[in-house]
Formats: sequence, structure tokens, C-alpha cells
Amino acid sequence: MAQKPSIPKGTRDFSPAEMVRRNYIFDSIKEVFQRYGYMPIETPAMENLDTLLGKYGDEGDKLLFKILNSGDFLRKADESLLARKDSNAIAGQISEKGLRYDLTVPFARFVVQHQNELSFPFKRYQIQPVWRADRPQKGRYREFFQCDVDVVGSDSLFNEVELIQIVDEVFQKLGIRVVIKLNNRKVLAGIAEIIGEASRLTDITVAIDKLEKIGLEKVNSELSEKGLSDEAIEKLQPILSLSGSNAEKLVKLGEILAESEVGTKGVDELNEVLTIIDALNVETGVELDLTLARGLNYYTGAIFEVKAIDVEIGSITGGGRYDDLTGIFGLKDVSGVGISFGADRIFDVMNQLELYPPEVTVTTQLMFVNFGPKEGAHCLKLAGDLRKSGLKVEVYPDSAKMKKQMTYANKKNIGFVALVGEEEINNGVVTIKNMETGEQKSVKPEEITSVIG
RNA sequence: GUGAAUGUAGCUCAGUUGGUUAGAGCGCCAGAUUGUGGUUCUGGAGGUCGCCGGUUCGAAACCGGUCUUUCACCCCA
Repeated sequence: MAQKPSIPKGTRDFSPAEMVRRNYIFDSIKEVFQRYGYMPIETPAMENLDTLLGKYGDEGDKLLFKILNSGDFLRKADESLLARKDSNAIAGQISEKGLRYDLTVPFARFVVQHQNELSFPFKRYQIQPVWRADRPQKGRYREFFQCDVDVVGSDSLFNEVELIQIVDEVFQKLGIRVVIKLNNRKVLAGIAEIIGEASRLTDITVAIDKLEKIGLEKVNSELSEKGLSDEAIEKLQPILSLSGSNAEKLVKLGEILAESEVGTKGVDELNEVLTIIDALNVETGVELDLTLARGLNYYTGAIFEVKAIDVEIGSITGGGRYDDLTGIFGLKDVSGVGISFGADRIFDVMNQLELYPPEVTVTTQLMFVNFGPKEGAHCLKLAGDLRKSGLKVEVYPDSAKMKKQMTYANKKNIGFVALVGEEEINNGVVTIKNMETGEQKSVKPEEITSVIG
């Protein structure tokens, strides 16, 4: 056999059947976004590398796909670096573009670049693929879609509330049962401060983020490995084992963090968001989760994560507030908050749970069988009229054998087939066959809509 | 990036201690049925056993490398 063609590791093709399902997800999400006044934007697949580098931590930098410069780039590169075969050092000389890693950083770049054309608060959504040079795994791809909604230029916690409402509406609409986990970076910073390890915030958050997965003991040993004092770990224990309702946790947390200014601010923010949410008709459970840390280190306030209740797949949506993302690009004091729906994981969840409404998979409603050039032309006319009245109609292009045409209709899951041969044309009728029941009847063209409807 | 498993027909998978011509089910194509699919019956096509190299008289099977997919870790949607 000839070498079969293939696609890069961690990427996927999508068949028509998959695309109608994916589009259903995208359309549902978009509709909710628009209902809240968010407007779409798009940014290029590739960004300048200096826009991307340093925004996602060291780990993130490693996962960036870099694009080779055009032309004879090696000639211009530093000879000594080439000789040393230091890939990382050379990369900077032979590559100045990279594929976007997420939609938030390109968005921040967009806001700064177009600041004079935008009116703030600026609410946008963006649905595009992103790329990560990660090793593929369950629910992890190298190319995947994110559906981002962000508001920049407003400090109000109403935005956090609104994002929670959006999450609630999207997943209710899709029929996925989820729980929204909520935390606040300021609280985490306060905790680090109280236990006397303010500088170790990242290590602490990365470790406690794993609490649910690996358990308290392993978290403690990881913290100790990272060099945290036994005393600090000891002080952390009551915080890690906080339990009770959101309100109860907040009261206890408020006491623990009373000495910390940031910590108290974080508790107040959480309080306010949860209080407003309680008064609204949000069906989805919102759970205060102190172990929720999230990797992206540009978050400064609220952090969210959404988990599917019925499928084990990691988080399907996540986000948070970032006070100074545009600062790195030269625009100070613009706070933003946003979330990102992981379309591919949502797709996996929807597939596993078979949550698609039946009408989503309906494509063509009626197919005309082709009996020959003359009959076919007659059908083309009828089909055109039916399309004008909103039906999805196709005419089989070749006058192939009946069996072949019927098989085609059957495989494509077409509900009705129209048979229009010489006899029907002479009598001014159309024979409509219901492909599910097998029953068929002759009707006048103007009656077709009601037979199919 | 680290550790492990996997790869045989379009798909899902058999294939004995290394032994002659590599199988099944589903799907595909054709016929039974020249204006009737989805059911049934009959026949047919389709494989350099992921790729490269090695061991052997002989390799789908054993060994090495490489790629793919999957799982765990790191990290993450």
C-alpha cells in the first residue's frame, strides 16, 4: 500500500456528522454571548513571538509552536550559537512568529493596539483555535478551540457575576450538568502572607491545586519538597481542611486572613459575588473552592473553573480576573475579566452523554430522485420553490440506478424522497416517500411542505 | 520534557512454541429485485501485518531504531 497520508500528532479532522454537532455547540455558546452584549472579534493564528513569550510562565513558553522565518534564515543566525547546537538560543534568531497559545493574550494585544477605537468597558467574544505543543492525552489536543468572553475596562464585580450567569445559561442550554468552582487569587496571596511565605505563592498554589487529586498528605510532602517550612505547612492545614457552606467557609476564612490586607480584600470580593449570585436565578451550583489555583499567573482576582458532573475530563471552562494584562503591552490600569469555554472538551462530553437534540443531525429534508435529464430539470424547478419556502432540499445529480439513489438518501438520513418520473409530470403530481415508515403518496407540489412538515 | 503500553482489510479485532496460500464480523461493490433504501440470500473486491534495519533455512510473531495512537507524570481547555 502506498504511504497513507496523515495529520500532525494531536490534531483531528472533523467529518460532516461531527461538524454539525460542533456547530451546534458553537452556535449555542455564541447565542448566549450575544444576549449579554458581547461582540465578536478575530485575531491572526500567528502572533509575533515577543507578544507570546513570557506570558504563560516557563512551562508555557516551552509549549509554544514557533514558526520558522522565511528565506535563508540560517545564514543570518549567530555562528557560535549554531555550533553549540543550543536549540533554545537559536530559536530566537530563526523564528520571530508563533501560533497563538490562547485567546486572552492576543486579545490584550488587540485592546492595546486598538485602544483609541474601542469604547470601554469593551465586551468581546472570540471563537478560534489555539495551539499547544503539548503531548496529547485524553481531552488534550495540540490544536483545539477556545470560546472566550472577556470584559476589559471595568473593575465592577458585576462582570464576574455576569460571567457566572453566562456559564449557567450555556451549560443549561447544552444540557450538561456542571459545578462552578470559584476562588480568588487575593485570598491565595493572603494565605501565603499569613503563613509567612508570601514569595512562594506560585509553588503553594500549584501544590494545593492538586488536593482533590492526590490528597492532603501528598500535597504537604510536595510543599515541603518545594522548601516550605514545617511551620508554614502547619499553619496551612486549617485552611486546606475548611468545610461547610460557602458562607461558613467565608466567615472562617475572614477570621484567618484578618491580618492580611489582600486576603481580606479577596474574602470581601468573594462575599460580594456570592451574595449577588444568591439573589439571582442561577441554577448551577457555585462552590467556593480554596484549592482552585489555575496555572495562568496573570490572574489577580476571581478565578473560575467549571467541571462536568457526569464525565471525568478535567475542567471544561475556566477563567478569571487579570488586573494588568494590558500593562505588559503598555496600557496601564485596564482591568479585565474573562472565561474560556473549552469547545473540544465540551464536544467530548456531549458525545459521551449523547446530549444532542435530534433535530441537530437533520440535514437534507427532502431528496428528489433523478430519473433522467428531462425529469431532473423538472425537479430542479420544484426543488427551487421548496427551498424558497425554507426546506432543505437536494436533487440527486446523476440519473443513477434507483437503488443507488435510495441508498444515498438512506445513508444521509434524509427523511423524505420525492419520485417524479414521466407519469408524475404528466399528472402534475409528486410521489413522496417517507423513508422511515416506507409509506408513500402522490401529492400536488404545493402540498409537499405540509406532508414533510 | 519523563515513564509505559499499542499498531494486522475502510472499521472493530482473531492469528497457537517462529513453519507452506494471514482470518472473522461489520462496511464496501455486484446480483437476486431494468421506478424503491433500511430486512434477507448469493457472489466479489480489498492486506509488502505502521515504517526501517537485524537475528533465522524461514518473521505478522523475536531484537533494535523510528513514527502513530493511548495512558500516567509535569503542566493544562
